[in-house]
This record gives sequence, C-alpha cells and structure tokens, in this order.
Amino acid sequence: MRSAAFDREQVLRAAMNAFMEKGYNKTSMQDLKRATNLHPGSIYCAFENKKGLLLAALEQYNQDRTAELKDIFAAQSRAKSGLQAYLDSIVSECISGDPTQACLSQKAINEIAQQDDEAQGVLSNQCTLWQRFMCEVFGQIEREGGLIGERSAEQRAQSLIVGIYGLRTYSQAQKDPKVISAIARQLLNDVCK
Amino acid sequence: MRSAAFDREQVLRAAMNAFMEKGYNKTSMQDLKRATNLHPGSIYCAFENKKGLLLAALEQYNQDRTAELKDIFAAQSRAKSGLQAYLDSIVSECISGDPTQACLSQKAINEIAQQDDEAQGVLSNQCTLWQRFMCEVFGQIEREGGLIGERSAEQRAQSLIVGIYGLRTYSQAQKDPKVISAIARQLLNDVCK
DNA sequence: GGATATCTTGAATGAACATTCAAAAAAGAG
DNA sequence: CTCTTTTTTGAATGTTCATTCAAGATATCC
Repeated sequence: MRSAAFDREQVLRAAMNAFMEKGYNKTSMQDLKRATNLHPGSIYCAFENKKGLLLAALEQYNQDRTAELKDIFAAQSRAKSGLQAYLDSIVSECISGDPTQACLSQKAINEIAQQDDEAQGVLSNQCTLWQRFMCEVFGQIEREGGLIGERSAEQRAQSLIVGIYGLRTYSQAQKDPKVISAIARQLLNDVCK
Repeated sequence: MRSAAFDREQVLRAAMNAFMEKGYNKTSMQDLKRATNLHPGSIYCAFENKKGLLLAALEQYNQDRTAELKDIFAAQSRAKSGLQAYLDSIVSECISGDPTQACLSQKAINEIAQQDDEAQGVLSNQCTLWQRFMCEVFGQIEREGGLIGERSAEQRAQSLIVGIYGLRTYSQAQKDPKVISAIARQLLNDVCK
C-alpha cells in the first residue's frame, strides 16, 4: 500500500476556488491541474474524473462552511444576534464581489443540479442540513422571546434560506452595497415576524 | 441588398430554449445549429458569435417575458390579485421542473454576469426594468388599500424580486410542490406587510 | 531487502469545440 | 436582365477539451 503524497483538503480547497472562479463547465482540467498542482493522472486516480472532483470539493466546502456557520453562532450570546451576524457575513461576501467568496453549493445548484442526478442528490441533502440547522436556530430564538408571529421554525428557516439564495443572486445584478444590506435587514425582520 | 431568410424571433426562441436546457457554457454551437436549423456561417453572419447570440436571445427573452408579465396583471381587476396570479405562475414553473420554463435571465446572472461585463450590463438593466414595473404594481396595490406596513414600493419590489430569485434556486434543491407554494404564499404576505 | 501495491508522471489520444472561409445562391436596385 | 450586395452553405481550421496509459517512483508489508 501507499498513501497519496498530496494533502487532500488543500487540494479540494484549491479545486473549490477554481470552480467558484469560472463555474464547473468553464473550469478545464488544465485549470484544475494548475490550481491543485496535481498531474492529470493523480486527479483521476484520486477522484475518478472531473465530476468526482467537484463532488469531493462540494463535500469539503459544505464541511468548511458548516464549521464557519457554527462558529458565528457560537460567538454570540443570543441566537438572534448570531443570525444577525450570519446575515452580515453574507452581505459582506455579496458586497466583496470576490468570486471565491460566493457560495459553491448555490453555484452548483444553478449550474448542474438540473443536469446531474448525483450532484442534485448531494446538493439537495446539503440544503436540507442547512435548513435543519436554521430550524434549531429559530427554536432557540423563540425560547429567547425574539420571535413575534406564529410561524413554525421550519417555515422561518425555509424563508431565510430562500432569502439568502435570492440575495446572492440579486447582488450579482445590483451591486449597490447599501441596497444589499437594506434587503438583508428586511429579511431578518420578515423572518422573525 | 438581401434580407435574411430565417425568422429572427423564431431563431432566438430556439436559441433561448437551447441555452435554458444546458446553460450557456454547456450549449455547443452544434446544439445551437441543431436548435435553430441555421448553418454556422449564418449564425456568425447574423449574431457575430456565440455570445452575441446569447445577448440577442436574452433581449428577446426579456421582451417576451415582459409582455407575459403585463398580460398577467392586465387580466386581473386589482393589482394585488395580479401579483398573486404572477406568483402562482412562477410557482407552477418551478414545480414543472421543465428547464425551458426556468428564467433565462436568472440563469445568465448566475452563470456569466460575473465573467462578462457586457452580459452583466444587459442583465443588470433587465433586472432594473423588472423592478421598476413591480414598483408601479406596489404603488397601485397601495392605492387599492392592499398594503399594511410603511415600507416604500421600491423596498417591496426589491424584496419581491429577491424572493423570486430565491424561490427559483430553492426549488431546484427542494422539489416538494407544497413547500414551494407555501413559500410563495408567505412571500406575498411579507411583501405586502 | 525483496515483493507488492499504489501513486506519480507527463506525453499521447481522439473527440468536441468555436470559428473561418471561399464558393454558391439569391435578393433587390437600376 | 445585370450588377451589386448580402446571405447561405458546409467543409476545413486549429485549438482546447477530458481522459488514458505505460513507465517510473515510492511507500508499506513480510
């Protein structure tokens, strides 16, 4: 037996960035070779093919973002402040205009979920997990007395996720930072009402 | 002089469908040749290149959708019913799962706005026009007494558009029709509050 | 210290790609 | 009808694509 010489996480993060810069279809194996410093044979040996590399990168991405998400909420004493901080972080990603700060999952949902059942399954699952986490957040906010209306935590989580997807798309067409943060503020408001 | 033998609108609608099925990058000139029944030379003669064909298709798409949008509102006696009917039509597009019922503008925003300034300009402009129309709608709803809160028509239009973008993305990850229509109902509610 | 198994290397492969072009066709002007 | 201008045709172009593979390198096991 012999173990791979490269650092898998490091390679996957490099691939993530490449995919985020150009999207899946526009990113060539040449780009991925350059980004990862791996020879074609090594990539195929480790990930089977280009799609396999995307799926592995998607998994790593979700793992990284989930950790980040939990950190943001852990850093706040109240769940509602956590939600606010989370939305702020998304706003600053949107405003930055940096492609590598976009959401790889969302990009993949838009570019390939419709075309590939395996990717669709992975992405659908990631979305569900994200929603489940947000459900818990709203449960916590409710216990803290931070909610006004009668909606279930699940409905709120759904609306929040829809709003975040929409915000990320909208910010690519309308780049005014004030508008983006105003929309995010309104979203926070709507979702707690 | 000699005029082109093909029907420009018909060709652009065929190209639209091709782009919606596979996305811009995955759609090859072969696909476009097949879809439009035009030879490569004719496409290049009329639209300069693949990107030119996309931009022309995008313009046609926006024209078609704008007409459709106005029809939906014209068919209702009150603006609020128009908005409801509009959201219903979007929900049924999302539920259908038919790629050719997706929004080409939104697909293009996600796939190429970041990479191409010309496309970004066109798409940003289309988004602004859409928002302006929705502003008028909310003005009308307000005059009809259908609004509750204090937000401006512009803010409401922004939130609506963000919600629609989000709904379209979300529906590619979560396909339950009941969930999709519930979210749309909530969106209508939030945006009139 | 072999033997074995696996990874690495990087050139080679053939397919698919966007685009070009020269020749043919045809529409409109006079 | 003829000339001019434009479109149409479809094969050809050269590039880039994802993938393969055989040879070489190296870790691990016994």
